[in-house]
Amino acid sequence: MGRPKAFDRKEAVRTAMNEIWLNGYEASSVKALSETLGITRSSFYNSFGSRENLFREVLQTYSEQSPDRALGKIGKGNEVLRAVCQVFKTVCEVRAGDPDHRGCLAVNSLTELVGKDEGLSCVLTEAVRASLDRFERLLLLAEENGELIIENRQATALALQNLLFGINVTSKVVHDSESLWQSVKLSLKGLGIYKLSFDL
Amino acid sequence: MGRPKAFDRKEAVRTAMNEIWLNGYEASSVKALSETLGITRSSFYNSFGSRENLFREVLQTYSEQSPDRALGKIGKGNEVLRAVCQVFKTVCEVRAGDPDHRGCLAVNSLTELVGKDEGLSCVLTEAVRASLDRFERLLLLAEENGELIIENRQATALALQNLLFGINVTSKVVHDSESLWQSVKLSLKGLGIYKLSFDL
DNA sequence: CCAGTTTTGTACAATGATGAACAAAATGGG
DNA sequence: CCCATTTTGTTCATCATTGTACAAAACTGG
Repeated sequence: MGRPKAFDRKEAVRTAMNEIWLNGYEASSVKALSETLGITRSSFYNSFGSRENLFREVLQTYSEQSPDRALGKIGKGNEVLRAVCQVFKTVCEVRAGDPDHRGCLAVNSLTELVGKDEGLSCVLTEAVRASLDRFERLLLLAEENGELIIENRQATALALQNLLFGINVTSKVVHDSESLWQSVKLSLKGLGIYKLSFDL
Repeated sequence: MGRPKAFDRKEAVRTAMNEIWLNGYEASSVKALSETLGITRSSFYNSFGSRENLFREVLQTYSEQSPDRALGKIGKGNEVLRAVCQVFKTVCEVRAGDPDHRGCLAVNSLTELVGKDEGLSCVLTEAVRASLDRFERLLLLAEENGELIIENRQATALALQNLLFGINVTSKVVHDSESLWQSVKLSLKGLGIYKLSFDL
């Protein structure tokens, strides 16, 4: 009942995601976003309530398609470490392969917004915590599998997070996938995560 | 001769740096910067020519006071690896100790501007290249000193750059200096840079 | 103390942005 | 076929921002 929307909401969120990914959050005004979406500001406010609200949806959508989402799908049955390394390699490839060198939307948003926007800082911080927890969980899983022994699991998880952030920044400037991966492989090797037998 | 400026240029650049560091480049309008500096936009344009121009000066000033500037001062006489590790530790401390959690101005600018602003992308990219070269030089120096043996110097330099970027992003969310340093120490150890004898 | 030089203050016109308010349009259930 | 509901289009007043242009002010060397 009522008049139906003249646009597809999910697609709109994806479009908005790309706009914000490319230009940044603050640079993406309601006016600009509305124009890109081909709707009026009126419809924008009606559909999304506010720009911040839309951005929360965008982050959700992003997390479902980011190259590190695969970390969440590694289960007990797998060779955990190999799978983790494969994800890191994929991140290198995806970031280097992006013709616009946009890096990671989450990292970009983190550096842009944390400390400036009250509400969004919160969401982004929580996302990082979740990622850290995920790394810790994976390390624990690998330990249980007898794949490695670790002295300080929390510190190792943080080191992996540093590495992931690092690639995502570096890839804005270093566009060669192989160089990126070689350096990441060294770091993973050093942490005991990458094994020569993986041959990635 | 002529009317003297009513403000100190160097101090103005430092003030602008802090404003941009806190709020980001695009969010720091000429109007806002002028107001912070306590001068009119007229004086702003007269003194700095353009916002972009000022930003270049800001980056210069920043590079002279950033915690990793110390990497440039490590010479032949030193224990290179120990000095490098000390710099990383200092970065952890400085970033975690910043009450505003601003992270690194260069990293923030990198994620904000690379790919968006033609001219500034260039400056920032060059700065990263310079940092990479510096890491490579330091590794070579350490090798010559017999402090370590490396299979792939370029990849190791890139790994160090990843790590440095990583800390600067992570520190926006993780504010505990000790946690940061523990994770960084692990990474440095893995790369063969940190030795237990350093006891940092 | 004057003339020349440089900085400052004010004004301008154009554009972008905001969020709300209200009218118009489009649909489906009754 | 009409009414209730929801989306969409238009308008509003206000404020930010830009770069330039020109006049006023301040200083200094001669």
